[in-house]
Amino acid sequence: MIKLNYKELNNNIYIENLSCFDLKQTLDCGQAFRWEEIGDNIWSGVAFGKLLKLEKTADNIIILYNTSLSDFENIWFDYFDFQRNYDEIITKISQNPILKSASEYGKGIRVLNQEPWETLCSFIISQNNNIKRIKGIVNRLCENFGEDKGGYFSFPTAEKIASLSLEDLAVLRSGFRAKYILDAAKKVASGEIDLGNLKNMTVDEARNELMKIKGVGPKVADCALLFSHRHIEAFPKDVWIKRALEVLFGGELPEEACEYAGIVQQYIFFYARETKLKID
DNA sequence: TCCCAGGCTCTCT
DNA sequence: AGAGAGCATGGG
Repeated sequence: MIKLNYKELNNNIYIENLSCFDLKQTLDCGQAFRWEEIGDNIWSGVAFGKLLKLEKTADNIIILYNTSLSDFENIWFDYFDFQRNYDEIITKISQNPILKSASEYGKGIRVLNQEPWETLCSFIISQNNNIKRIKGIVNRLCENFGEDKGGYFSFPTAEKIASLSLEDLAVLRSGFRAKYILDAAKKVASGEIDLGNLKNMTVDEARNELMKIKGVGPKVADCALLFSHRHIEAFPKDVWIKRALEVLFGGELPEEACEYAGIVQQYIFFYARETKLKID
């Protein structure tokens, strides 16, 4: 546990002396698709049906604008994983020299705790796709089927999507993924799959549960488990990670990293993409 | 033009 | 159980 130094003033939340939190690294590293940079170290996004603008100042103060104390403590504190001591994790994995440099590279990344349905749906869309186009599809999903909150849109519920047809989803231009989105929505809306219960299962149980959905394999399932169900031992293996594991470790993640596999995965993913790691 | 993108399903051995 | 084609769409 870590003690967070924060206060509310004029309906803004101010956080001081927070380490390991870079906005770009956290919000633009491919774990979430609804954040955009609207100014120098100022980001805007929607989560849990709420619009948030936040800034990191030059003297390391984090400001959450137009945010009540209760929204901060009930939503954003957990969303940004503020309770977790990343310094401690980095220290531990830094016994390994490669993990040391990878974590130095991406030490501003925090693994978000996002909404389960949004995360599952977003990573279904992510398969065999690129981040720019994923964001486009997610935006169209929200604009067409989310709730208009006055200037921005919430992520549509599984119930809403489940009530639609494949033809309705054509506006997304999501290609072959539309039928997977629909299948996921129906299984979640009907209660056949209880997303809220996944955090109480082991990773293997939870992964098997999610893989009952058409279009959800091990990678998409692990992303959902890592980015919205606090299973930080989940380790999504995409093309980048597979490449990086080969080049950096000869194929397998070092033993000392397994306890924090998901967080380490983010460091490696970030490191691999930033350095455009290539085989040979 | 061709290739690829935070994979998965289906089919064929 | 392992390999390989096909998949929708759009950017480089």
